Amino acid sequence: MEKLGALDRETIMSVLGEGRDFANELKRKLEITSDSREACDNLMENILSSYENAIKLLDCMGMLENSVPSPMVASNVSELPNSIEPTHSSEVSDLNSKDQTHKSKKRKTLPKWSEQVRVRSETGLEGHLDDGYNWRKYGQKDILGANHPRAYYRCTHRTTQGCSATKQVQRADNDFHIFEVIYRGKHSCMLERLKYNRENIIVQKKENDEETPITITTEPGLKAENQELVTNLDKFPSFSFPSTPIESKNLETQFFSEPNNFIGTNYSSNEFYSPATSDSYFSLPRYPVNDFGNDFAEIISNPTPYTNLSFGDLDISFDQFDFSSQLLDASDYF
DNA sequence: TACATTTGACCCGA
DNA sequence: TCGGGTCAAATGTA
Repeated sequence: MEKLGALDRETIMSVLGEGRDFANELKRKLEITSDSREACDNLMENILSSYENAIKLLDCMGMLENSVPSPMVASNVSELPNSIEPTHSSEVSDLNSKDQTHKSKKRKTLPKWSEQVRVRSETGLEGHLDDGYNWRKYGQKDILGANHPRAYYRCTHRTTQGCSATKQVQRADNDFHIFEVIYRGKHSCMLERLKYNRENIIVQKKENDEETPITITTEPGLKAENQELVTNLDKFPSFSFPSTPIESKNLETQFFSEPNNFIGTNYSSNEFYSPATSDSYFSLPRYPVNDFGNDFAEIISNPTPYTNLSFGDLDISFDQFDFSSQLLDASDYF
């Protein structure tokens, strides 16, 4: 598996920096207008955030290359969904706080970080974005002042491996294409993740040996077209479909059990999938960082979920890099 | 039969 | 006291 050379990295960072500058300029120009000001601001922040994180990722990759390469193929980054549009990361609170084993209904004070996930309904399936974990729904609540209920999920391996990770999924009030996903706690169910990573290594190595370029073009700030993704699915091993795909089911019934909460959109027939389970098509994995320095912590807390970038002929697959061993403290899992 | 989801009740923290 | 997070029995599904 090849890593990017220093020259390539500089080129990429140069291009990204240029894009960031353009976005900044656009932001300045947009300050003149008043229509949908807030939406424009949010969009611009997202664009800038994406560029910043991409640059930091590349920068950190440079540091990784000079440090300890890991045999584990990147799952953390590669699993970052590219068919979703996280609008921004809202918070990271106390990532260093200790996990608690919840033996009662006592409210947890686990590390918490959230995502806002935008989905698109008009183009249908946008690719499998399994975050590598299996989630099991354990509750749903109507939230005061919210139009949509909040669904609660915990790691399937909670009983078998004591994994304390949970997440909450709630549809945004003002835009039903946006879901807020709040993650809590770190996964301790590492065995499955290692297995997942090994499978990626094997498949990717095979692909590389055949000199087949692993390329997927998901432009920052833009949405990958469905057809494009389907095409790339054939050659991009990190994308996979669940063995038992959810078909012809109303998204609402998969997501929230209260059908009236959906606003006039037909989500039947494979349009997209629940972000909540292991069959997620737009769930966002976020991995707490303990010992990797501020840069990476910032990246993780302020995610750029684009697995791959494309600049004309320059296609980069982040899947070629290994972050998992750097992001995750092995002692947390064994 | 095993596992996942639903849902009302319970419990805790603000 | 109330809202939110979790439990656990009932129910659904493969």
